[in-house]
Amino acid sequence: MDQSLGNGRAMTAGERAYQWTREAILSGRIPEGAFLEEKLVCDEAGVSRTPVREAFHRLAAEKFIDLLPRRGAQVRRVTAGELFETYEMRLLLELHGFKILCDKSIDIPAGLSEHLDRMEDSERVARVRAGDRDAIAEHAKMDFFFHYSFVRATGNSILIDLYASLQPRHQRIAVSAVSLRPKRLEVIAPEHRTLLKALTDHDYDAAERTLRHHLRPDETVVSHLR
Amino acid sequence: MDQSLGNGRAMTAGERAYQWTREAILSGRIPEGAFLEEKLVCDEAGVSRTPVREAFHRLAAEKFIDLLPRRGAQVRRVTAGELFETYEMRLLLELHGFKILCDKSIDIPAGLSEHLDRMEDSERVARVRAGDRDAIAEHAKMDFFFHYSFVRATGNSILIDLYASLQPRHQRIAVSAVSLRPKRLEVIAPEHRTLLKALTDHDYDAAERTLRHHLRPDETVVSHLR
DNA sequence: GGTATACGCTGTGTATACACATGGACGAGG
DNA sequence: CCTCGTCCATGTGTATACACAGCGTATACC
Repeated sequence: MDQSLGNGRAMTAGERAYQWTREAILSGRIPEGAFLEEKLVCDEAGVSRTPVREAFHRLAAEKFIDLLPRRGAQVRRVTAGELFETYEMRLLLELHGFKILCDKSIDIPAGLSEHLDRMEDSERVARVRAGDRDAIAEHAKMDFFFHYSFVRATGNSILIDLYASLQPRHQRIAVSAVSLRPKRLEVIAPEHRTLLKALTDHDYDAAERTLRHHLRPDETVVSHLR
Repeated sequence: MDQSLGNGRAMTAGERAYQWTREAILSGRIPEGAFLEEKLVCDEAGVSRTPVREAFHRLAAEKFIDLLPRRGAQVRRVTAGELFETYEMRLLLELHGFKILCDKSIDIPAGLSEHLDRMEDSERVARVRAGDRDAIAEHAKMDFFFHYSFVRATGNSILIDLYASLQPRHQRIAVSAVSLRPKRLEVIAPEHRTLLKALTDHDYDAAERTLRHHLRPDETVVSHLR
């Protein structure tokens, strides 16, 4: 998911501004509700205001930020209502993807087991449990990547786009969930393994059962967002 | 400076550029595959290049156009593959919406019957059958509005956003379908009526049956896009 | 006559200057 | 002491100038 930033030559200034801002939001360096000032991004990304403004409009279309006329760009918050809606849509889209994978007996992309290994790496887990902001954000990104991998394997480009558009919201929810209840980590890991096994075996019913249990809003997180 | 559109609301230059371009694409005035030149939009919308470029980035994020580096903005085409995917996703999202409406016994918004009356207005239908480009585009927009109305009634804002993002693709498919097979009009109208009745009665099974029949790719359109 | 190279035109990529709305600070009046 | 109005700083909205890449065309050389 992380693009190589070393390829700065081929990247336009607008793209750099977009990547920097997106990353700053996903990583939580810029908190929810904060106003993103153009000049800050200009300085940090080393470009002028024009490409930054283009990036902002793109990010607004992707629901990372809200563009308030004459006020600026505000990083979106996730409300309790959106939390339920996000889980509902993830469930709908992922289960549809699972159905395609199982019905067509599509092979699961290689390397997902190793991806889970990395997610469960003891040093990484320790940092997450200690409340390390970057580690938590990274964990949330890896979580999304895992689920997104199944969706991508379906080959349905629109399904893939729709699922990808849920990432901004997923990120904040996952960060909140892991921050507030680090014990969730112990539950997430084996569920991911079960899911991977079920889909590798093209066992839709098992995958559905696991996912319905996996994508269940945590009451602690819900009440925190209210 | 602050020019207002018909509704009297103040609109920024960027918004005007966005609206003009979006409308030009949806109406088919700018055909698929054509390159959108910034200067054209500048002149037509009466703004400078800066807001036009912002509008282009937004439209690209919404899949109306592709931004090719150093080449410009190209109006997206719909491939045969995307046609199937679009129907598949519309079916998935709409049926989910129907389930919500029926399970929660949500009232269908008023005025949809009158909306269908306008769609079936004999003068309008005659223009569509005669191949009038504007009338065909308008018909496609009204068709989308009808389906979108049910989705909006669910109140799930993410579902609503996801469905809305399908409009650019739906528009092109619907325009192709009606252009190539105007006889479809006679089938569409009663199916819409049946759908409206089923949902008004909160009869999910009837609604699902109708929609599965309604959202069936037309072989003529498919082969035309290949 | 065909091909390759150079030149110029068109249009995008970026920076920057200026216009102006918004929000807060500060002071005057009640 | 509170309230309201004015002023100013900050930051967005827009226009425009300039840089430069891509493509077509024309010309020169083979």
